Amino acid sequence: MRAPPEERSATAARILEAADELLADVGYEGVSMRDVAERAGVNKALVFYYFNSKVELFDRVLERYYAAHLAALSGAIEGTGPLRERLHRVVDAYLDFIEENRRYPRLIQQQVAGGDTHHELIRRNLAPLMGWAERTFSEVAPLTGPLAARHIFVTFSGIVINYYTYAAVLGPLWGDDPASPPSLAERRAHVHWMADTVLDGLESESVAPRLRSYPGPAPTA
Amino acid sequence: MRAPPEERSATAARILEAADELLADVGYEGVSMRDVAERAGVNKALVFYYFNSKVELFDRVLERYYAAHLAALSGAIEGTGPLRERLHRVVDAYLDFIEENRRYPRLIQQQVAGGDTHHELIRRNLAPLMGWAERTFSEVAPLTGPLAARHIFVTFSGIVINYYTYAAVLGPLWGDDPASPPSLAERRAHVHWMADTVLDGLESESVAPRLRSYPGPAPTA
DNA sequence: AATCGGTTTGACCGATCGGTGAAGATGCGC
DNA sequence: GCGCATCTTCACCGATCGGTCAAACCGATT
Repeated sequence: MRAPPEERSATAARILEAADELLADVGYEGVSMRDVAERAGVNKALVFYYFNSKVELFDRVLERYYAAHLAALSGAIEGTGPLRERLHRVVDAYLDFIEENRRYPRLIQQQVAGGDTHHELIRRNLAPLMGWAERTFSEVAPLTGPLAARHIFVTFSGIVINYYTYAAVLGPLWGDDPASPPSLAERRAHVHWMADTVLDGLESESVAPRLRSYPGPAPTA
Repeated sequence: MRAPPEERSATAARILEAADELLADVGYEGVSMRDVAERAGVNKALVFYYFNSKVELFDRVLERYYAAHLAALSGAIEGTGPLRERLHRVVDAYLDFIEENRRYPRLIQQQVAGGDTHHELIRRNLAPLMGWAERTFSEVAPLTGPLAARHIFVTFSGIVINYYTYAAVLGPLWGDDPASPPSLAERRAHVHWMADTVLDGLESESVAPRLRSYPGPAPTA
Protein backbone atom coordinates (compact mmCIF):
# COMPACT_ATOMS: atom_id res chain seq x y z
CA MET A 1 0.00 0.00 0.00
CA ARG A 2 1.95 3.00 -1.21
CA ALA A 3 1.32 6.56 -0.24
CA PRO A 4 -1.64 8.28 -1.90
CA PRO A 5 -0.88 10.62 -4.83
CA GLU A 6 -1.35 13.84 -2.89
CA GLU A 7 1.46 12.87 -0.52
CA ARG A 8 3.89 12.13 -3.29
CA SER A 9 3.38 15.25 -5.38
CA ALA A 10 2.47 18.82 -4.59
CA THR A 11 0.73 18.99 -7.97
CA ALA A 12 -1.47 16.04 -7.06
CA ALA A 13 -2.32 17.80 -3.82
CA ARG A 14 -3.40 20.89 -5.81
CA ILE A 15 -5.60 18.73 -8.00
CA LEU A 16 -7.20 17.09 -4.98
CA GLU A 17 -7.81 20.47 -3.39
CA ALA A 18 -9.46 21.71 -6.59
CA ALA A 19 -11.70 18.64 -6.71
CA ASP A 20 -12.58 19.22 -3.07
CA GLU A 21 -13.62 22.84 -3.63
CA LEU A 22 -15.74 22.02 -6.66
CA LEU A 23 -17.45 18.99 -5.17
CA ALA A 24 -19.10 20.92 -2.37
CA ASP A 25 -20.53 23.49 -4.79
CA VAL A 26 -22.00 21.40 -7.58
CA GLY A 27 -21.87 17.76 -6.51
CA TYR A 28 -20.17 14.78 -8.11
CA GLU A 29 -22.16 14.69 -11.33
CA GLY A 30 -21.94 18.45 -11.68
CA VAL A 31 -18.15 18.58 -11.76
CA SER A 32 -16.22 17.72 -14.90
CA MET A 33 -12.63 16.61 -14.95
CA ARG A 34 -11.97 19.64 -17.16
CA ASP A 35 -13.25 21.89 -14.37
CA VAL A 36 -10.93 20.21 -11.90
CA ALA A 37 -7.92 20.54 -14.19
CA GLU A 38 -8.67 24.17 -14.94
CA ARG A 39 -9.11 25.12 -11.28
CA ALA A 40 -5.87 23.31 -10.43
CA GLY A 41 -4.08 24.98 -13.33
CA VAL A 42 -2.95 21.77 -14.99
CA ASN A 43 -3.71 19.77 -18.09
CA LYS A 44 -6.70 17.49 -17.94
CA ALA A 45 -4.63 14.40 -18.73
CA LEU A 46 -2.54 15.06 -15.66
CA VAL A 47 -5.55 14.54 -13.45
CA PHE A 48 -5.88 11.04 -14.87
CA TYR A 49 -2.15 10.53 -14.48
CA TYR A 50 -2.29 10.96 -10.71
CA PHE A 51 -5.80 9.75 -10.00
CA ASN A 52 -6.88 7.12 -12.46
CA SER A 53 -10.53 7.98 -12.89
CA LYS A 54 -13.22 10.39 -11.79
CA VAL A 55 -14.60 8.07 -9.14
CA GLU A 56 -11.13 7.42 -7.70
CA LEU A 57 -10.42 11.13 -7.48
CA PHE A 58 -13.61 12.00 -5.65
CA ASP A 59 -13.53 8.87 -3.54
CA ARG A 60 -10.16 10.10 -2.36
CA VAL A 61 -11.62 13.50 -1.53
CA LEU A 62 -14.38 11.97 0.56
CA GLU A 63 -12.28 9.29 2.20
CA ARG A 64 -10.03 11.98 3.60
CA TYR A 65 -13.01 13.76 5.13
CA TYR A 66 -14.46 10.58 6.62
CA ALA A 67 -11.12 9.65 8.16
CA ALA A 68 -10.55 13.20 9.42
CA HIS A 69 -14.00 13.26 10.98
CA LEU A 70 -13.38 9.99 12.79
CA ALA A 71 -9.89 11.05 13.87
CA ALA A 72 -11.16 14.38 15.18
CA LEU A 73 -13.71 12.65 17.41
CA SER A 74 -11.78 9.56 18.41
CA GLY A 75 -9.76 11.51 20.95
CA ALA A 76 -12.89 12.86 22.59
CA ILE A 77 -14.78 9.57 22.73
CA GLU A 78 -11.88 7.89 24.51
CA GLY A 79 -11.96 10.42 27.33
CA THR A 80 -13.08 9.69 30.86
CA GLY A 81 -14.94 11.55 33.58
CA PRO A 82 -18.59 12.26 34.30
CA LEU A 83 -20.99 11.48 31.47
CA ARG A 84 -22.00 15.09 31.14
CA GLU A 85 -18.45 16.27 30.65
CA ARG A 86 -17.71 13.53 28.15
CA LEU A 87 -20.74 14.49 26.10
CA HIS A 88 -19.77 18.17 26.08
CA ARG A 89 -16.27 17.24 24.97
CA VAL A 90 -17.56 15.20 22.05
CA VAL A 91 -19.89 18.01 21.03
CA ASP A 92 -17.02 20.48 21.13
CA ALA A 93 -14.78 18.17 19.12
CA TYR A 94 -17.47 17.77 16.47
CA LEU A 95 -18.09 21.51 16.28
CA ASP A 96 -14.36 22.21 16.11
CA PHE A 97 -13.97 19.75 13.27
CA ILE A 98 -16.77 21.32 11.27
CA GLU A 99 -15.50 24.84 11.80
CA GLU A 100 -12.10 23.76 10.53
CA ASN A 101 -13.67 21.92 7.59
CA ARG A 102 -16.41 24.22 6.40
CA ARG A 103 -17.22 22.18 3.33
CA TYR A 104 -17.73 18.98 5.31
CA PRO A 105 -21.41 19.42 6.25
CA ARG A 106 -22.52 20.02 2.69
CA LEU A 107 -20.31 17.23 1.36
CA ILE A 108 -21.55 14.57 3.71
CA GLN A 109 -25.17 15.65 3.39
CA GLN A 110 -24.82 15.36 -0.37
CA GLN A 111 -23.50 11.84 -0.02
CA VAL A 112 -26.11 10.79 2.50
CA ALA A 113 -29.02 12.31 0.60
CA GLY A 114 -27.75 11.24 -2.81
CA GLY A 115 -27.26 7.73 -4.03
CA ASP A 116 -26.09 4.98 -1.75
CA THR A 117 -22.65 4.76 -3.36
CA HIS A 118 -20.82 5.91 -0.26
CA HIS A 119 -23.19 4.61 2.39
CA GLU A 120 -20.97 1.66 3.26
CA LEU A 121 -17.96 3.93 3.74
CA ILE A 122 -19.93 6.43 5.80
CA ARG A 123 -21.37 3.60 7.86
CA ARG A 124 -17.91 2.32 8.72
CA ASN A 125 -16.89 5.75 9.95
CA LEU A 126 -20.11 6.33 11.87
CA ALA A 127 -20.13 2.89 13.51
CA PRO A 128 -17.51 3.69 16.20
CA LEU A 129 -19.35 6.88 17.10
CA MET A 130 -22.65 5.04 17.25
CA GLY A 131 -21.03 2.41 19.45
CA TRP A 132 -19.69 5.10 21.75
CA ALA A 133 -23.13 6.66 22.00
CA GLU A 134 -24.70 3.33 22.94
CA ARG A 135 -22.13 2.65 25.64
CA THR A 136 -22.31 6.17 26.96
CA PHE A 137 -26.04 6.63 27.11
CA SER A 138 -26.62 3.18 28.55
CA GLU A 139 -25.92 4.86 31.88
CA VAL A 140 -28.97 7.09 31.68
CA ALA A 141 -31.19 5.96 28.82
CA PRO A 142 -33.13 2.78 28.08
CA LEU A 143 -31.60 0.39 25.57
CA THR A 144 -34.67 0.36 23.37
CA GLY A 145 -37.62 2.54 22.56
CA PRO A 146 -37.94 6.26 21.82
CA LEU A 147 -35.16 7.24 24.22
CA ALA A 148 -32.61 4.70 23.04
CA ALA A 149 -29.08 5.79 22.22
CA ARG A 150 -29.64 5.49 18.50
CA HIS A 151 -32.33 8.16 18.58
CA ILE A 152 -30.26 10.48 20.67
CA PHE A 153 -27.32 9.93 18.35
CA VAL A 154 -29.26 10.77 15.21
CA THR A 155 -30.93 13.68 16.98
CA PHE A 156 -27.65 15.33 17.95
CA SER A 157 -26.10 14.62 14.57
CA GLY A 158 -29.02 16.47 13.06
CA ILE A 159 -28.88 19.34 15.52
CA VAL A 160 -25.21 19.93 14.82
CA ILE A 161 -24.99 19.44 11.09
CA ASN A 162 -28.29 20.99 10.09
CA TYR A 163 -27.26 24.43 11.26
CA TYR A 164 -24.40 24.59 8.77
CA THR A 165 -26.33 23.35 5.77
CA TYR A 166 -29.35 25.54 6.47
CA ALA A 167 -27.20 28.55 7.32
CA ALA A 168 -26.72 29.35 3.65
CA VAL A 169 -30.48 29.26 3.09
CA LEU A 170 -31.69 31.03 6.23
CA GLY A 171 -28.86 33.55 6.62
CA PRO A 172 -30.54 36.19 4.44
CA LEU A 173 -33.71 35.72 6.49
CA TRP A 174 -31.93 36.41 9.75
CA GLY A 175 -30.16 39.58 8.79
CA ASP A 176 -26.77 38.49 10.04
CA ASP A 177 -24.16 36.00 8.92
CA PRO A 178 -24.73 32.56 10.49
CA ALA A 179 -21.13 31.66 9.67
CA SER A 180 -19.55 34.59 11.51
CA PRO A 181 -17.53 33.74 14.63
CA PRO A 182 -20.07 35.28 17.05
CA SER A 183 -22.91 33.36 15.39
CA LEU A 184 -20.94 30.13 15.52
CA ALA A 185 -20.18 30.66 19.20
CA GLU A 186 -23.86 31.29 19.85
CA ARG A 187 -24.81 28.11 18.03
CA ARG A 188 -22.20 26.22 20.03
CA ALA A 189 -23.79 27.45 23.23
CA HIS A 190 -27.18 26.35 21.95
CA VAL A 191 -25.97 22.81 21.24
CA HIS A 192 -24.39 22.59 24.68
CA TRP A 193 -27.61 23.79 26.25
CA MET A 194 -29.47 21.12 24.31
CA ALA A 195 -27.05 18.48 25.60
CA ASP A 196 -27.59 19.58 29.19
CA THR A 197 -31.33 19.76 28.74
CA VAL A 198 -31.59 16.30 27.21
CA LEU A 199 -29.42 14.82 29.97
CA ASP A 200 -31.64 16.48 32.57
CA GLY A 201 -34.65 15.07 30.82
CA LEU A 202 -33.22 11.57 30.73
CA GLU A 203 -32.37 11.69 34.41
CA SER A 204 -35.77 12.90 35.51
CA GLU A 205 -37.35 10.36 33.20
CA SER A 206 -35.91 7.53 35.27
CA VAL A 207 -37.40 9.14 38.35
CA ALA A 208 -40.78 10.23 37.06
CA PRO A 209 -41.54 8.88 33.59
CA ARG A 210 -43.51 11.25 31.42
CA LEU A 211 -42.88 9.70 28.03
CA ARG A 212 -46.35 9.38 26.71
CA SER A 213 -47.27 7.07 23.91
CA TYR A 214 -47.75 9.15 20.82
CA PRO A 215 -49.56 6.98 18.32
CA GLY A 216 -49.65 10.06 16.13
CA PRO A 217 -52.55 10.84 13.84
CA ALA A 218 -52.75 8.00 11.35
CA PRO A 219 -52.03 9.60 7.99
CA THR A 220 -55.39 9.90 6.34
CA ALA A 221 -54.00 10.00 2.81
CA MET B 1 -51.26 31.85 -15.73
CA ARG B 2 -52.57 28.64 -17.21
CA ALA B 3 -52.62 25.27 -15.51
CA PRO B 4 -49.31 23.43 -15.27
CA PRO B 5 -48.70 20.59 -17.79
CA GLU B 6 -49.32 17.75 -15.35
CA GLU B 7 -52.87 18.99 -14.76
CA ARG B 8 -53.71 19.16 -18.44
CA SER B 9 -52.38 15.78 -19.51
CA ALA B 10 -52.08 12.42 -17.81
CA THR B 11 -48.97 11.76 -19.90
CA ALA B 12 -47.34 14.91 -18.56
CA ALA B 13 -48.19 13.73 -15.07
CA ARG B 14 -46.46 10.42 -15.75
CA ILE B 15 -43.37 12.27 -16.98
CA LEU B 16 -43.33 14.44 -13.88
CA GLU B 17 -43.67 11.39 -11.66
CA ALA B 18 -40.77 9.71 -13.46
CA ALA B 19 -38.60 12.80 -13.00
CA ASP B 20 -39.59 12.86 -9.33
CA GLU B 21 -38.55 9.27 -8.74
CA LEU B 22 -35.22 9.65 -10.49
CA LEU B 23 -34.28 12.96 -8.91
CA ALA B 24 -34.21 11.57 -5.38
CA ASP B 25 -31.94 8.72 -6.38
CA VAL B 26 -29.25 10.36 -8.46
CA GLY B 27 -29.69 14.12 -8.19
CA TYR B 28 -30.32 16.73 -10.85
CA GLU B 29 -27.04 16.38 -12.73
CA GLY B 30 -27.25 12.61 -12.51
CA VAL B 31 -30.54 12.32 -14.37
CA SER B 32 -30.71 12.58 -18.13
CA MET B 33 -33.81 13.50 -20.06
CA ARG B 34 -33.48 10.12 -21.78
CA ASP B 35 -33.76 8.42 -18.39
CA VAL B 36 -36.90 10.38 -17.62
CA ALA B 37 -38.49 9.58 -20.97
CA GLU B 38 -37.63 5.90 -20.67
CA ARG B 39 -39.01 5.58 -17.16
CA ALA B 40 -42.18 7.38 -18.21
CA GLY B 41 -42.47 5.18 -21.30
CA VAL B 42 -42.55 8.05 -23.78
CA ASN B 43 -40.35 9.55 -26.44
CA LYS B 44 -37.68 11.95 -25.26
CA ALA B 45 -38.96 14.79 -27.43
CA LEU B 46 -42.29 14.56 -25.65
CA VAL B 47 -40.66 15.53 -22.41
CA PHE B 48 -39.53 18.75 -24.04
CA TYR B 49 -42.98 19.21 -25.54
CA TYR B 50 -44.67 19.39 -22.13
CA PHE B 51 -41.85 20.82 -20.04
CA ASN B 52 -39.64 23.03 -22.12
CA SER B 53 -36.27 22.26 -20.64
CA LYS B 54 -34.53 20.19 -18.03
CA VAL B 55 -34.46 22.97 -15.47
CA GLU B 56 -38.16 23.70 -15.97
CA LEU B 57 -39.05 20.03 -15.48
CA PHE B 58 -37.15 19.62 -12.25
CA ASP B 59 -38.08 23.05 -10.98
CA ARG B 60 -41.66 21.89 -11.34
CA VAL B 61 -40.90 18.71 -9.36
CA LEU B 62 -39.39 20.69 -6.53
CA GLU B 63 -41.91 23.51 -6.53
CA ARG B 64 -44.66 20.99 -5.92
CA TYR B 65 -42.82 19.61 -2.91
CA TYR B 66 -42.12 23.03 -1.46
CA ALA B 67 -45.75 24.05 -1.85
CA ALA B 68 -47.00 20.74 -0.43
CA HIS B 69 -44.69 21.08 2.56
CA LEU B 70 -45.94 24.55 3.31
CA ALA B 71 -49.57 23.55 2.78
CA ALA B 72 -49.22 20.53 5.06
CA LEU B 73 -47.94 22.68 7.89
CA SER B 74 -49.99 25.82 7.37
CA GLY B 75 -53.05 24.23 8.94
CA ALA B 76 -51.12 23.29 12.04
CA ILE B 77 -49.40 26.65 12.52
CA GLU B 78 -52.71 28.47 12.43
CA GLY B 79 -54.07 26.44 15.32
CA THR B 80 -54.71 27.79 18.79
CA GLY B 81 -54.44 26.46 22.31
CA PRO B 82 -51.58 26.01 24.78
CA LEU B 83 -48.11 26.42 23.34
CA ARG B 84 -47.22 22.83 24.12
CA GLU B 85 -50.15 21.45 22.18
CA ARG B 86 -49.53 23.73 19.25
CA LEU B 87 -45.93 22.57 19.04
CA HIS B 88 -46.92 18.90 19.15
CA ARG B 89 -49.44 19.49 16.40
CA VAL B 90 -46.85 21.09 14.14
CA VAL B 91 -44.43 18.25 14.81
CA ASP B 92 -47.10 15.71 13.94
CA ALA B 93 -48.03 17.57 10.79
CA TYR B 94 -44.41 17.66 9.69
CA LEU B 95 -43.91 13.96 10.40
CA ASP B 96 -47.15 13.09 8.62
CA PHE B 97 -46.07 15.04 5.58
CA ILE B 98 -42.71 13.30 5.42
CA GLU B 99 -44.22 9.85 5.85
CA GLU B 100 -46.57 10.58 2.98
CA ASN B 101 -43.74 11.97 0.87
CA ARG B 102 -40.86 9.63 1.49
CA ARG B 103 -38.62 11.19 -1.11
CA TYR B 104 -38.95 14.68 0.32
CA PRO B 105 -36.18 14.54 2.95
CA ARG B 106 -33.55 13.41 0.49
CA LEU B 107 -34.76 15.86 -2.16
CA ILE B 108 -34.67 18.93 0.03
CA GLN B 109 -31.37 17.95 1.63
CA GLN B 110 -29.90 17.62 -1.84
CA GLN B 111 -31.08 21.09 -2.73
CA VAL B 112 -29.92 22.65 0.52
CA ALA B 113 -26.53 20.94 0.50
CA GLY B 114 -26.01 21.39 -3.24
CA GLY B 115 -25.72 24.66 -5.11
CA ASP B 116 -27.72 27.70 -4.13
CA THR B 117 -29.98 27.50 -7.18
CA HIS B 118 -33.09 26.78 -5.15
CA HIS B 119 -32.20 28.59 -1.96
CA GLU B 120 -34.44 31.56 -2.72
CA LEU B 121 -37.41 29.26 -3.35
CA ILE B 122 -36.75 27.21 -0.22
CA ARG B 123 -36.34 30.40 1.77
CA ARG B 124 -39.73 31.65 0.67
CA ASN B 125 -41.35 28.43 1.83
CA LEU B 126 -39.45 28.32 5.10
CA ALA B 127 -40.04 31.96 5.96
CA PRO B 128 -43.66 31.52 7.19
CA LEU B 129 -42.60 28.58 9.37
CA MET B 130 -39.68 30.55 10.75
CA GLY B 131 -42.03 33.44 11.48
CA TRP B 132 -44.42 31.10 13.26
CA ALA B 133 -41.56 29.75 15.37
CA GLU B 134 -40.49 33.24 16.36
CA ARG B 135 -44.00 34.24 17.39
CA THR B 136 -44.61 30.98 19.20
CA PHE B 137 -41.40 30.71 21.16
CA SER B 138 -41.42 34.38 22.11
CA GLU B 139 -43.67 33.22 24.97
CA VAL B 140 -40.97 31.12 26.58
CA ALA B 141 -37.64 31.86 24.95
CA PRO B 142 -35.45 34.96 24.71
CA LEU B 143 -35.50 36.85 21.45
CA THR B 144 -31.76 36.65 20.96
CA GLY B 145 -28.86 34.46 22.01
CA PRO B 146 -28.40 30.69 22.12
CA LEU B 147 -32.03 30.00 23.05
CA ALA B 148 -33.61 32.23 20.41
CA ALA B 149 -36.38 30.86 18.22
CA ARG B 150 -34.12 30.59 15.20
CA HIS B 151 -31.90 28.08 16.97
CA ILE B 152 -34.81 26.03 18.19
CA PHE B 153 -36.30 26.09 14.70
CA VAL B 154 -33.13 24.84 13.03
CA THR B 155 -32.62 22.32 15.82
CA PHE B 156 -36.02 20.72 15.36
CA SER B 157 -35.76 20.81 11.60
CA GLY B 158 -32.55 18.86 11.95
CA ILE B 159 -33.96 16.41 14.47
CA VAL B 160 -36.89 15.59 12.24
CA ILE B 161 -35.31 15.45 8.83
CA ASN B 162 -31.99 13.91 9.78
CA TYR B 163 -33.58 10.66 10.86
CA TYR B 164 -34.93 9.98 7.39
CA THR B 165 -31.78 10.80 5.48
CA TYR B 166 -29.53 8.86 7.87
CA ALA B 167 -31.94 5.94 8.09
CA ALA B 168 -30.68 4.54 4.80
CA VAL B 169 -27.10 4.71 6.07
CA LEU B 170 -27.59 3.52 9.64
CA GLY B 171 -30.34 1.00 9.08
CA PRO B 172 -27.97 -1.91 8.41
CA LEU B 173 -26.11 -0.99 11.58
CA TRP B 174 -29.26 -1.21 13.69
CA GLY B 175 -30.48 -4.57 12.51
CA ASP B 176 -34.02 -3.44 11.82
CA ASP B 177 -35.67 -1.26 9.22
CA PRO B 178 -35.77 2.41 10.30
CA ALA B 179 -38.52 3.03 7.75
CA SER B 180 -40.90 0.37 9.06
CA PRO B 181 -44.11 1.63 10.67
CA PRO B 182 -43.08 0.59 14.21
CA SER B 183 -39.71 2.33 13.82
CA LEU B 184 -41.38 5.45 12.48
CA ALA B 185 -43.81 5.48 15.41
CA GLU B 186 -40.90 5.12 17.80
CA ARG B 187 -39.08 8.00 16.15
CA ARG B 188 -42.24 10.08 16.36
CA ALA B 189 -42.41 9.44 20.08
CA HIS B 190 -38.77 10.47 20.38
CA VAL B 191 -39.37 13.78 18.64
CA HIS B 192 -42.37 14.51 20.83
CA TRP B 193 -40.31 13.70 23.90
CA MET B 194 -37.65 16.11 22.65
CA ALA B 195 -40.29 18.82 22.22
CA ASP B 196 -41.55 18.33 25.77
CA THR B 197 -38.05 18.23 27.17
CA VAL B 198 -36.96 21.40 25.39
CA LEU B 199 -40.10 23.22 26.54
CA ASP B 200 -39.45 22.09 30.09
CA GLY B 201 -35.88 23.32 29.78
CA LEU B 202 -36.97 26.70 28.45
CA GLU B 203 -39.47 27.15 31.28
CA SER B 204 -37.04 26.27 34.02
CA GLU B 205 -34.45 28.48 32.34
CA SER B 206 -36.58 31.54 32.99
CA VAL B 207 -36.81 30.53 36.65
CA ALA B 208 -33.27 29.38 37.30
CA PRO B 209 -30.90 30.19 34.44
CA ARG B 210 -28.24 27.56 33.88
CA LEU B 211 -27.14 28.51 30.41
CA ARG B 212 -23.43 28.73 30.86
CA SER B 213 -21.17 30.56 28.50
CA TYR B 214 -19.38 28.02 26.39
CA PRO B 215 -16.45 29.79 24.79
CA GLY B 216 -15.50 26.39 23.46
CA PRO B 217 -11.93 25.38 22.90
CA ALA B 218 -10.44 27.72 20.39
CA PRO B 219 -9.56 25.58 17.39
CA THR B 220 -5.84 25.13 17.67
CA ALA B 221 -5.36 24.31 14.02
C1' DA C 1 26.24 14.25 -24.77
C1' DA C 2 23.47 10.46 -24.17
C1' DT C 3 20.03 8.51 -21.50
C1' DC C 4 16.61 7.49 -18.31
C1' DG C 5 12.37 7.78 -15.08
C1' DG C 6 9.00 10.75 -13.74
C1' DT C 7 6.05 14.65 -15.22
C1' DT C 8 3.24 17.39 -18.39
C1' DT C 9 1.03 18.35 -22.64
C1' DG C 10 -1.95 18.43 -26.99
C1' DA C 11 -4.70 15.96 -29.92
C1' DC C 12 -7.94 12.80 -30.26
C1' DC C 13 -11.77 9.04 -29.31
C1' DG C 14 -16.59 7.15 -28.82
C1' DA C 15 -20.49 7.99 -25.98
C1' DT C 16 -23.75 10.75 -24.09
C1' DC C 17 -25.66 15.15 -23.08
C1' DG C 18 -29.74 18.81 -23.69
C1' DG C 19 -32.31 20.41 -27.29
C1' DT C 20 -34.62 21.10 -32.18
C1' DG C 21 -37.60 20.65 -36.29
C1' DA C 22 -40.21 18.39 -39.44
C1' DA C 23 -43.09 14.70 -40.25
C1' DG C 24 -46.61 11.33 -38.63
C1' DA C 25 -50.67 9.96 -35.58
C1' DT C 26 -54.84 10.91 -33.45
C1' DG C 27 -59.22 12.80 -32.26
C1' DC C 28 -62.89 16.02 -33.39
C1' DG C 29 -65.98 19.52 -35.39
C1' DC C 30 -67.80 20.28 -39.77
C1' DG D 1 -64.78 13.56 -46.69
C1' DC D 2 -61.67 17.57 -45.13
C1' DG D 3 -59.40 20.75 -42.07
C1' DC D 4 -57.37 21.72 -37.75
C1' DA D 5 -55.23 21.52 -33.34
C1' DT D 6 -53.11 18.61 -30.18
C1' DC D 7 -50.14 14.80 -29.26
C1' DT D 8 -46.22 11.74 -30.39
C1' DT D 9 -42.28 10.02 -32.85
C1' DC D 10 -37.95 9.95 -35.59
C1' DA D 11 -33.81 11.64 -37.00
C1' DC D 12 -30.53 14.73 -36.19
C1' DC D 13 -27.45 18.66 -34.15
C1' DG D 14 -23.38 20.80 -31.68
C1' DA D 15 -21.35 20.58 -27.23
C1' DT D 16 -19.45 18.26 -23.62
C1' DC D 17 -18.46 14.17 -21.18
C1' DG D 18 -14.70 10.64 -19.19
C1' DG D 19 -10.78 8.64 -20.81
C1' DT D 20 -6.47 7.39 -23.83
C1' DC D 21 -1.99 7.82 -26.09
C1' DA D 22 2.13 9.17 -28.02
C1' DA D 23 5.08 12.76 -27.88
C1' DA D 24 7.55 16.40 -25.44
C1' DC D 25 9.66 18.13 -21.39
C1' DC D 26 12.79 17.99 -17.41
C1' DG D 27 16.32 17.30 -13.87
C1' DA D 28 19.57 13.92 -12.41
C1' DT D 29 23.13 10.21 -13.55
C1' DT D 30 26.59 8.44 -16.09
